[in-house]
This record gives sequence, structure tokens and C-alpha cells, in this order.
Amino acid sequence: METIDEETAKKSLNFIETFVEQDLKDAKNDGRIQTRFPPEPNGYLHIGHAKAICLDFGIASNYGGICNLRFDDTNPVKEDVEYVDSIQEDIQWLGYNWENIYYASDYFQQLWDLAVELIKQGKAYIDEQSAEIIAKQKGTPTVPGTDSPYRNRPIAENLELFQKMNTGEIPEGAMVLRAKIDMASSNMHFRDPLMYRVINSHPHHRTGWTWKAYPMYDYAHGQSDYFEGVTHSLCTLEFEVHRPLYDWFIDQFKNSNYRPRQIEFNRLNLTYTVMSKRKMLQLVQEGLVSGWDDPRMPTICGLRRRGYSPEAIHSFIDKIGYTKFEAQNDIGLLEYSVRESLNKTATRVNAVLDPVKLIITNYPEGQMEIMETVNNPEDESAGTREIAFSKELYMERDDFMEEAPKKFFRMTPGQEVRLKSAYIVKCTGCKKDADGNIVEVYAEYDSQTKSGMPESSRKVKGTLHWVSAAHCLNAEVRLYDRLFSVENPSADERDFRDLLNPDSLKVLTNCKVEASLKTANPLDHFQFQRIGYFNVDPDSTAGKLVFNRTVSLKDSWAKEQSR
RNA sequence: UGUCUUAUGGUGUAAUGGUAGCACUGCAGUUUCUGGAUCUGCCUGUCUAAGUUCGAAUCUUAGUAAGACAACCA
Repeated sequence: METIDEETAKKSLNFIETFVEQDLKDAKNDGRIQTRFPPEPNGYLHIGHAKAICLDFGIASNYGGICNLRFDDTNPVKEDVEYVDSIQEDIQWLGYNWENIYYASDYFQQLWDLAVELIKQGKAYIDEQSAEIIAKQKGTPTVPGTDSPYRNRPIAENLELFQKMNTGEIPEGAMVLRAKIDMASSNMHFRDPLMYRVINSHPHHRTGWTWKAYPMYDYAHGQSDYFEGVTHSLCTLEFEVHRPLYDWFIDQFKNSNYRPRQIEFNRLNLTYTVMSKRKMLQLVQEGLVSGWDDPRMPTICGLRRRGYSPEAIHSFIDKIGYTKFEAQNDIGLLEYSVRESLNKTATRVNAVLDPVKLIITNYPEGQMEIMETVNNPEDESAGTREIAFSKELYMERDDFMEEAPKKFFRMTPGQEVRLKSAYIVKCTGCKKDADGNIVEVYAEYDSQTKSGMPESSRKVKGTLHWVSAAHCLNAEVRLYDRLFSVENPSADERDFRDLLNPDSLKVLTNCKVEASLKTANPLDHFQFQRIGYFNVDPDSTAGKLVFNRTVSLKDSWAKEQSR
């Protein structure tokens, strides 16, 4: 019986792992496994990249291979060192270590030499038509293209012009190098794809002004894989139609049995957010969010600042899997993953977000008691700590109702509730100001019901969190919600900026938190009991505590109420 | 009137010709000094049609639907 369970519990492979195991079985590439994560340093990494990172690094480590980080930095117009640094930080935060760091720009000379070789073989030519003309000549997916008049330029002339493309003599846009393949191919990428273009308006962030002719993706990417010895080149579905060209370039230059294999998987789409770099950049530049690390952003740095743990992200990625089906993943699953992760690790603390005074009328004036409370009921090793109790407390405004429905298990006149880790108290009334707002709630405590005493085991429906007014700290708490108000902003025909959720950020400035949080450090995780998971924002200072809500606790009372 | 790819509960994902399973969501209950967590149960699915086969989610064909491809981006 047990052995059957073990057999069935054996994790099923995704289609990529199946390919890899088959390649291993076939002894391809001498049984070597090598992957790479190839970001372009033109933006910050987001949760979609995390999916690719987990696959690239995961496959390598699961099959005894290596994974390199390679920056695909072939377009100096868009790229910057700022991004190179953040990308490395984010990958490491996710818990991965690359074998080597490479840059496509390190291969510029090799790529150049191979391109010259291709020209010499008569398989590439310099076209000096405009981008518009070239595009027009490509035809459409259903109409074949027509040959460029420069297609049969003599080899010597091609070589000479190619040199000039790189010296600065040729203005930007005036000439390109194209592979000579098939202008009538049903695959648009075979209609004499561009291999090189001139960029002399921007210096490259690593090579400066050395190069004026830069290789294009289809040529540079595959060859970079080949130079490095990549065996499995994993990328997203939109590169599927590029694969024949990837293979074509490899075939032109390979000189052994080794060859890299491109495999495409589905990219991550999350509900209620956008994943496009362009749109995220727009949100940042137009000030619609506070930056790339705004806690509402799906960037890795945004999630980190929001309070997500790397473990939560891994567990989410594990749950959604890798397939060829273009899926819409429910952001609720990401939220579930972070709750699952933080539930095991976050210290429970008391924090009152919307405070109202609670006076224990029969408690001695000026007395203070130290209560012991557990740090994490899910983890005994987390230990206990002390919290102060006194006559004047703060409680959550929502936890009091003067006239309550039957199922309201909280503070209402005549009803007993437990103050977590302290006493059972009975509500006796409240005080209101001239406008009818409740300013104080009154209750009497039962001195025999202190936590741990026999009487404290009395059945009481509700347990409330609280802080002692004289001993608590003030804090700012930022409540975040989904960035967009529609499930799939990308599919909406309205401008995505009009779909932003106006309530995605609520700042509370009058919150009361227990004194133990005085020593909390930026990014520390906590559970504010009965409310949610929170972490310390980097904006937090010794004089002003700032917390971010990572995710709320599941709230079955709120659900009950909304019926 | 192209080429390529995809289609399994509300969502995501297994089953690799042999009992359609798991997770999330939802619902009901248990339990609890967090209306959290835990634990239990329930609901809901193979795009359509034909074929091959003892047997099809799986193979074949046709249809339907969705996506990718016509950047001097990656």
C-alpha cells in the first residue's frame, strides 16, 4: 500500500522536463544540460520573468546542469546599466545563483566575423532601401514578398559596405545586412531577415562607441546560445515562429553534432494586472504608481516591497505549471500562495488600524500588567513575547456595534468577548460625540479569566485584538488592493490607464501598533492578528513606522455581511 | 483567404491507448484564545463531428474557437 502511494505521489513531468529527459536518454550533447536566462536590460523583472527564471534555473539544477545569466544587450537605444543591476539583485533574491554572467555584447566580434563569413558564402547582402520599402516588400502572411533590388549585389561590395556600416560612414537607417533566404516563405521570418542595423546615436552601455552596427535578435540570440554551449533554450510561445530561423542560423555555422534546442512555453498572464514592459514603464513615467517597486506593481521588486516572500513566489510558479496553452492565471492563487507562506513564518502582533478607545471601567487606574502571548501558533519554536495591558486600550472601530445582528460575535452591549491573550470582558456601553460618532467603548473585565487561568476556558464567541493606549506606537499603514478594476486589462479596448482601480492604495495614518514593533526592520513580515499580513516599508524610520499590507486574511465575516 | 501552435470543471494543471485526478475558487460542516489556520465532505470538466481500436482526453481526418507571425524591438 505504501509503495503504491509513493509511486503515485511521484511528481509528473511537464512537457519540457519530458523533452529534457528524452534528450538525456538519447545522450544528446554528451548528456550535458545547460540553460540560460537571457533578459534584455531594458526594464525591471516581473513575476512573468520569475516563471522563466524558475524554469531555466530549475531545469539546470534538477538535471545536474548549469544555468547562466546572459544579458541580451544588442539594442543600446533601450538598454541601461540600471537594469543590469536590478536584474541581478532580483534573481538572487529569488534564491538562484548563475554559473556565469555573459553579455551578448561580449560576442559582437564573433558575431561580426560569422556575418562576414555568411556574406562571403553569398548568403547575406547589404540592403540600402528604407525600412518602409523593406517592410512593404516583405508582403503579408498570405502574399509572398518580392526581392530587394540589392539582393544580388556582388560579394565584394557587400563586404565593403558592411565594414562601412560599422565605421560611422553610413547614417542610421541607411543600410542593413540581410540574410538571403526566401522572400516567398510562408514563414515571414524567412523573408530575408535583418541581421544588422546601424545605431550611431547612442553609446552601448558596455562597449561605448566601439560598434556602430548591431546584430538583431534572431541572429544574435541563437548564436549566443551556440557560443555558450546552451543545450535547452527555453523561451515563451511568441518565439515559436522564430524557431525555424533560430535553427537556420545554427545550421549555417555549426561545426559539430552539438546543437541548442529551443522550446517554447506559455507566458504568465495574471488577472487584474498588466505584464507588458511598455505599460509598466508608462505607469512609472506618468506617476500612476510610485515607481518600479511600487507595492502594487507585478515587478519582483514591487512584490518584495509588498511583503511577498521568495517562497511564496516559488510555490505560486509551481502551482501554475508550464504548458503551451495561453492561460489567464487567477491573482487569487498568488494571494493564496503568499498567505500559505507567511502563515508559517510571520510573527503575530497586535495592530489596530482604525482605533477607538476601549475603557475597562473596573480595572484599577494606573495599573499595568504584562501578558505573555505566542509569536506564532503554527510554529512553537517561534516562542512567546510580552505585551502590556492596562485600563485604557484601543480596539478596532469595526469590532463594536451598538446594535448588532445576531451573528456579530464582537463588542456590543451585554455581550462577552475575549481580549486576545488577556481577559474576558463584557461590554457595558459607549460614549458618543455630538455627531453621534462613537468615541469610547466601555467594558468590565472578569479578573478570574486572565489567559491561562481555569476560568479563562469559558466559551466566548469572539476574540478581539487590542493594544494598550499608553504603551502602543503610532504607525502609518498602507492598504493595497488590485491595481486594475477589470480582470483582463489587456483585452479591454479602453485605455489601460482608465481601468486602474481608484482604491488600489489607501493610506491610514492613525494606526496603533504594539510596542514590540519598535525594533522591526524594513521588509520584516508580520501578521496583524485578525487583519492580514504586513511588512515594514523601506520608508519606515525610527520616528515613523510605515507598514504595507501584503494581503488580507481571509475574512468570512466580511463575506457573510456582503450577502 | 497562408504558415505555425493550442483547446480537460469557474480558474490553473495531471492522466503519455486502459478507473478523468490534484490545486485554487465556491458551498456545507468540524475545530479554534485570530470569524485566520487546521480537518472533513460536496458541486462542477475532456470544443464539435466522423474514423481507427476490445478500449480514445490521448491516435487520424474535418470542422469550430483562440493565439503567434507582415519592428532597422527582444
